[in-house]
Amino acid sequence: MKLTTKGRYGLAAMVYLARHATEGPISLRQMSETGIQLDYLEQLLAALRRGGLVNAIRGAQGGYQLSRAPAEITVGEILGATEGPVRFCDCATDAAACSQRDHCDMQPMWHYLSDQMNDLLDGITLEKVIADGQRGGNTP
Amino acid sequence: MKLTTKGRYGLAAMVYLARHATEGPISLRQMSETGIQLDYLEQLLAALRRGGLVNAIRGAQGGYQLSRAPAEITVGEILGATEGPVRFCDCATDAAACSQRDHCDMQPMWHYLSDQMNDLLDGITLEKVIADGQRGGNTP
DNA sequence: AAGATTGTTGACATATTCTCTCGGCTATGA
DNA sequence: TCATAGCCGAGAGAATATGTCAACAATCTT
Repeated sequence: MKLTTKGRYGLAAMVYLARHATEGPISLRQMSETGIQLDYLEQLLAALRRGGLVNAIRGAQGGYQLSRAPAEITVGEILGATEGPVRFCDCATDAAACSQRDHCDMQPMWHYLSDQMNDLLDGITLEKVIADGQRGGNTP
Repeated sequence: MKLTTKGRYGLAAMVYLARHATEGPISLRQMSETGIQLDYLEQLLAALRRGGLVNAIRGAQGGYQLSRAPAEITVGEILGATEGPVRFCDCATDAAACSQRDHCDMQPMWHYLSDQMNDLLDGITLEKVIADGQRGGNTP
């Protein structure tokens, strides 16, 4: 029950893009100053682009930009794009995937938990992450 | 962002124990009728015992029983015992673990998310899982 | 037009973690 | 005393995560 680096670095990259939003396209090379390997950033940004969260500009002086305002991008979207759909088990969204073993008294609960989880993640915007990060606390 | 089989099977085992609570100690052999391998159940139940969620009775006619009523055992405790503490990243509970890379504007958010998550999981009792499972829906 | 810059893609290597499996041990009841 | 059960640690094989790399395509600058 821990995120992978893909999710964490992906979110870190989005925070970086938001903070440098006024500087035009940000290249992977520049983003790598965060400490994330350049070659790995390639994969992360490709996933974020496929998720429609960033726009890519190719060629010299190119780079990446957020496709929407930070207030319109949620943590749930970012994690979804980088880690795949957030769910506790396959039963939650696909009852057919429910193996004999799980005996699925639990299916309704998995479904409920996944819903609550997604509501939670979709309730946090990139803008809020940054605001709370700067203040060092969380707004209620 | 998916549970491992340890968490899912562990919960399934707890549901099984709750359903057979009146039959005295339940052996691993009997539990294996759920389809979970006997040798794997050993590990799962050992973890649940260390977490204080089940009592073991050794020797012939021995087996396992819930240590408390199903209404007093939460999904959060079960997943905590089998999967380890539920947290999104180490930053959430241990600020020192926060690497340079994460740049931790995100630390307050991880902390907030972990708290919400744990509240959610601790709000669901084993009793409720079973009740909803039988009814085929979730009580609100 | 040429060359430098930057994103795009797919394949691969290594490390880590998961998912069991096994063997030997200890405790208890018949 | 023996059969039944739990207890423990080690380890095998598979799957997944975490990068690395190389060749390619698009765009800008000169």
